[in-house]
Amino acid sequence: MIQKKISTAVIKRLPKYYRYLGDLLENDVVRISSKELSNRMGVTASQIRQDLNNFGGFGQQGYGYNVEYLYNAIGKILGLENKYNTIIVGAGNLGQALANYTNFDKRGFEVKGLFDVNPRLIGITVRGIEIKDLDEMGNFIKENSIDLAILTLPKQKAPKVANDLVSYGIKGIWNFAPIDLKLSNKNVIVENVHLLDSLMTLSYNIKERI
Amino acid sequence: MIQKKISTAVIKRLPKYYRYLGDLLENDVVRISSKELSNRMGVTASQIRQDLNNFGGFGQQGYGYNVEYLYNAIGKILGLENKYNTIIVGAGNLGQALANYTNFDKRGFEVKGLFDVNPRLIGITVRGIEIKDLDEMGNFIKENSIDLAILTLPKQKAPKVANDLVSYGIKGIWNFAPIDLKLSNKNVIVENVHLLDSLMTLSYNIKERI
DNA sequence: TAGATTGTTAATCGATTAACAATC
DNA sequence: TAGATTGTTAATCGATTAACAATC
Repeated sequence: MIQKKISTAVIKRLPKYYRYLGDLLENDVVRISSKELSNRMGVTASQIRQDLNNFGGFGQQGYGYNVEYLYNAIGKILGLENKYNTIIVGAGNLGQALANYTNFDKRGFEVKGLFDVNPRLIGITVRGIEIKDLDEMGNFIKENSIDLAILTLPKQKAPKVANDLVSYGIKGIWNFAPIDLKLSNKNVIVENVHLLDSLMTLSYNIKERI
Repeated sequence: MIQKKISTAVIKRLPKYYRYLGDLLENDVVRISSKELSNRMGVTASQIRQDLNNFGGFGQQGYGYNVEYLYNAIGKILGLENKYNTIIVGAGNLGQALANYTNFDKRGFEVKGLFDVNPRLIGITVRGIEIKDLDEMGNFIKENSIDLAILTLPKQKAPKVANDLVSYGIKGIWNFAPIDLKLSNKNVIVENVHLLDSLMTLSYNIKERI
């Protein structure tokens, strides 16, 4: 199948559609037009139709979109029908918080392991998962066919661990360390969550009002 | 002062410049050209110069940019010389993790209070701050001139609490609840961190490889 | 001075919006 | 059938990149 290249702008909007459609579904809304959805989401109807038509025609003239059908279709596009075996590397506050976040499980991201170097943390159990020594990570990844790693480490440690993860055959890294990881293998996908960047954007916008 | 409207694309890149310049500063790099910075950051030199010139001429022909000067200038643009009195609403795992995150303090975001409705959490101390009942939030905000609220609540509770925060005179909300807040007051700035959206983007990009 | 590199204008590229024929 | 709304092409808008004169 020849897949037309989808721009990242479009891809980044997909989870938002998915979220709104999920809410509609919870409220038993059966169908919705791009116009009505555009009102709720605060975007143009034109953009919604353009975005969706990158992936196929999900609607029907004169009717609109079936909410459940579109919700499932976008879920599939986002790869949410897959199960992702996940580990969390760095079991500090943030790592533990993410381990406890049940919303990830619901979408198929199952936390199988937690790793840290801190002897005080090793052996502690978070949500039924024992924190293990980082030394054991390589074997664990191979034995449990881990796909995904969540990196919640200090930035000094992140690059080395990231490259280790690559060599152990991980497919993707969800990175919370405040650094842009440069990986040796371009096939490994990195998604960065720069929390401080987001906070600074907020700071920029309110700075005149303080 | 008539301020030319700065696009959000530019604003969102500022923290990244700030981050890279901070790293250079740590490594005692005194000056840098847009070309060299573009290599490190993986963006075009042209974009760097365009972005910076939205705020003034920080460089010098034939020399480049003084790292420390530019770092401080961007910090100022981002409003990081301000102190922001901050509360965290929702003292679950994520709320507590953020309360413990010292990087925020370093940038002037000082956590003054923690609030929750869960009686099991109320009274517990996190990093020297006692978790208080949500009922006390209104008075606390006024008495401690709180500027900013971090929202780490379930999505069902977020809209009401957000509107309460607005009525108590908060200036900005850093929202971690998976919902787009619609506020009654347009002067209150909301910055959303949709963690699940970010994870789904990652999922999209690795889905073919699983 | 000569070389380097900025600030800034102009050109290009891509993303968003508008419009409308097709069709349910 | 008539009205509604899609899918899609065309027009517009804005952001990025290229180019280069100015100047350190």
